[in-house]
Amino acid sequence: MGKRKNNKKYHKIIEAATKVFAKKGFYKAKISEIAREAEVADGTIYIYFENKDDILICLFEEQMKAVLDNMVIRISEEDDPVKKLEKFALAHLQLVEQNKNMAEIIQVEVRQSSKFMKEYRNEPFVQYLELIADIIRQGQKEGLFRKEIIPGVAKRAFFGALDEMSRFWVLSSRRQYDIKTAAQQISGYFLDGIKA
Amino acid sequence: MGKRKNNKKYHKIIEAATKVFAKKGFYKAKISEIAREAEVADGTIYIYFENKDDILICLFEEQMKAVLDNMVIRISEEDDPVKKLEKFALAHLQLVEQNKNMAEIIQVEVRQSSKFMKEYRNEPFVQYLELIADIIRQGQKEGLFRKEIIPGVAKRAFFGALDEMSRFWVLSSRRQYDIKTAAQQISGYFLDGIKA
Amino acid sequence: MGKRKNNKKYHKIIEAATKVFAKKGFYKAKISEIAREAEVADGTIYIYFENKDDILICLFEEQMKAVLDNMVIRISEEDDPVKKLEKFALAHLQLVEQNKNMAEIIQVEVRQSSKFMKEYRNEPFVQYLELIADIIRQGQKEGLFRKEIIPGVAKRAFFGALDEMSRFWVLSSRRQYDIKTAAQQISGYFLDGIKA
Amino acid sequence: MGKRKNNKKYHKIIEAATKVFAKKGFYKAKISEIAREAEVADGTIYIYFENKDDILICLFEEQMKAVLDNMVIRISEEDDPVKKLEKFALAHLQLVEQNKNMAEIIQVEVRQSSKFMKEYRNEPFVQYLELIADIIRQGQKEGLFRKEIIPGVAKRAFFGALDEMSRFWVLSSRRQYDIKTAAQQISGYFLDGIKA
DNA sequence: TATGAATGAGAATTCATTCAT
DNA sequence: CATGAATGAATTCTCATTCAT
Repeated sequence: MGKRKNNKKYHKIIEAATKVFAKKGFYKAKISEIAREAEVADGTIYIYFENKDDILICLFEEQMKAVLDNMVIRISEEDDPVKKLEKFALAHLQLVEQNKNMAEIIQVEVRQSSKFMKEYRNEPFVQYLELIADIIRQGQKEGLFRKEIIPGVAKRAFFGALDEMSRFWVLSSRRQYDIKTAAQQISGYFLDGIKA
Repeated sequence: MGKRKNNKKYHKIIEAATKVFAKKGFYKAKISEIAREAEVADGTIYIYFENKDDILICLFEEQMKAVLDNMVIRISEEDDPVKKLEKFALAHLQLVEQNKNMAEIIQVEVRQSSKFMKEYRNEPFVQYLELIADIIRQGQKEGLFRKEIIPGVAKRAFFGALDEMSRFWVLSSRRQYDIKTAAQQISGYFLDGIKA
Repeated sequence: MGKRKNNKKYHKIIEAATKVFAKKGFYKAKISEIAREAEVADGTIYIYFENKDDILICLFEEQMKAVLDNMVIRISEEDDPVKKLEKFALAHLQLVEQNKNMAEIIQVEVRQSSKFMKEYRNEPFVQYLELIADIIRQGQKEGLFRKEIIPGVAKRAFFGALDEMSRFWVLSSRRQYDIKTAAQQISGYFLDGIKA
Repeated sequence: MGKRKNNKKYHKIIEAATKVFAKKGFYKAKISEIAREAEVADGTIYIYFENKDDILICLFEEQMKAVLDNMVIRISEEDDPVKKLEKFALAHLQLVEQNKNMAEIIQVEVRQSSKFMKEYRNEPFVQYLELIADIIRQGQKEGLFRKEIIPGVAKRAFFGALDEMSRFWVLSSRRQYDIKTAAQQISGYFLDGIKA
């Protein structure tokens, strides 16, 4: 199974599934449609994935890992926690913008999926959130953010704010506000709210 | 169809569906399980609802309206927009706490829903969000909040922050922070962030 | 599930399955063919049976119980263990003759099935064999059969002899010897062989 | 195709198939599992065998021929038909003991086989049975066995008795009686039963 | 109204077999 | 000869919905 991840077809299927899940939703998506989209036979999918659920799980792991790595690089370009959070907000919304399909799946299907795969911990997502908590802790250490801010609450508040914004974009398919404006607004009042 | 809404069985089914959708998710929920939970026959459900989708739609309308009315009353008890937002945060998290099933459905299924019922506007939810925007506009009028805050962005940021917090509660089933603490934190830095 | 066994459709399906399993064998038998034969929808089968395996199991239980009851009555008509065994042989071959489908399934599928349902004890079959052992024990008590005969071995030898004979009939579909002749031959030398 | 039978891989596959068919049954056995067991690629099997059915047929031919040859030698060591039958019983049960896998396949799959390969005559098995008939005929000629015994019935009765005994061993995996005891019992009362 | 047995279209999954390498 | 990835036909089983009672 290990070497399969380097396989060209594996990625073709992941890509196809991303497209189809985004368009139809996980349940309405048919294996045969993913197969057609990926230009493979139905049975080929079962060489690379255990079952339909497994496609969704792998798709997350794969894509969230990429998103995570990307974000780690982006925020490491800044030293100042304030700048880091501003960058995070902008980068997050840009990622959503650039990869609507994936964003839509995360928005809709990650939540749904937690229902049918209770056991799935969604580790990359947890790590993604933890990036925010780390920045906040750094800021508190440097005396930039108030000590009484609970990073575990604040990380969710910040992510939730960005996420709700992008959900709006993803689902409404029209963008009323410019990305930079939205990012500045959100990180803006979040920062004002936690600054010392 | 009109008089059906006053029927006892109608509400029994709504209640049963709320429980079952929350536990299994919309797709995994079986009509027969809802029927069993509601103590009616499978066929009876089709007297009160058009189909499975319709149950979910009615459930939203019904329950969100109640949530909405409740919230309108709660925030009308305050005059100060700042107080109103603090109240909103607390009330929202308390509602989630008191009605985990409904909260879980909103968390998961409202998002899903836009997929399988493209036409459904989810009006009550939109109105719920608009409550926040109204408070912000009032605050701006009164000179309490900064003029450059975009209510359409801020309402989502605020709701998203609360929502992400409650998703954590709903899905993790353990509460690490006290409700009041979480509400204060979230409304706290949001308010600091938008204050003039 | 209990009341289902009294249902008309339940028996229609059992009957249809008996016919189809006998004709095609368990694995080659299609649920849809059983459904067609029983004049019900495919789905209806799953109201009365858990799955394909369950049909086979129920079919055994149902039919073997009938065979068992029938045989108990037949041999209770005789007192003499010798006569009982003669009757058993004749009755067994007659039953096979009268119910070729069922006999074929027992011949072929009971064995096969023990593979995919290792856990299945096939209780009625065990009881059927035990009828023979009981007669032998009775004969030994009465001094008619030799003491050194092991009932656990002899019951299998006797049943095996009859069974191999009927397998031949069932599978070859032509009967070279008259039933009574065959029964007499088999019980004949078996009896001579165990007599004191 | 002729030279293939001398090939090392051909026999490796036969052996592997014997093991897998015995464990899983013909239908549940997967070509890929046989291939893995034989340490060859799936496709290699199709160089040596036409298809899955062909593996089973060849396996019979191959193994039954060995069993048959073995048995012919064993019983030719005796002149007396009585001794021959005693030897047959003992040798049969010993063969079963020594080659449980093959015995299990004969038990289960030979019966099955007539279903999925109607055309297949199972010649070696027929010959194996005929060995018994030949001994009986010889005994009748020598005046040792009663004239009215029908060899065609008796051969089945004798084989059936042994077979049912070994089925018990094969499937129950525990041996309650010593082989010699069982063989003596069965040939014992069979012989007493047919003796003049 | 209420019932719940029956329906049957629809989907996921399996696996013998092929064939390009 | 040998390989094993790819195929896709075939089959079981599910479940929303209907309708005779």
